[in-house]
Amino acid sequence: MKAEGDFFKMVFEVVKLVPKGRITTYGAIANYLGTRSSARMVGWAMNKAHSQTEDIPAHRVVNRNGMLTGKYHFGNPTMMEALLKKEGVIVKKDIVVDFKKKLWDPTIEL
DNA sequence: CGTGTGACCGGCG
DNA sequence: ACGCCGGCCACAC
Repeated sequence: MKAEGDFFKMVFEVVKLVPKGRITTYGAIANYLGTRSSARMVGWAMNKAHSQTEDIPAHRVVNRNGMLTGKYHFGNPTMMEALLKKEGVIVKKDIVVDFKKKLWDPTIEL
């Protein structure tokens, strides 16, 4: 694994590694990073992702319910659903359909 | 150096 | 089944 200091960079790495049409959860990433109890840090890192110059597909990251919790952070709440839909992920009432099936867990996949 | 905050999660009432 | 509360860690002010 990498250095701990690059916690949030690592989050971006994982998020960027998420295959198109798949989604992951904050908890999964947190667990992968070893901070299982502190999934908030993952979400919080995503907040910082807005500042990053790299394009972080944060729309592929949802909470464990499969709900688009961070959609309000995209500028327009509709953007997140639109992006997901574009990638083949069906979103209904802010919830990802077949979320469990499309879930891409780094701890399992990697 | 101390305090606050956060796109969450899991457990308990 | 639903709602509330605490925990946990990193970063900004």
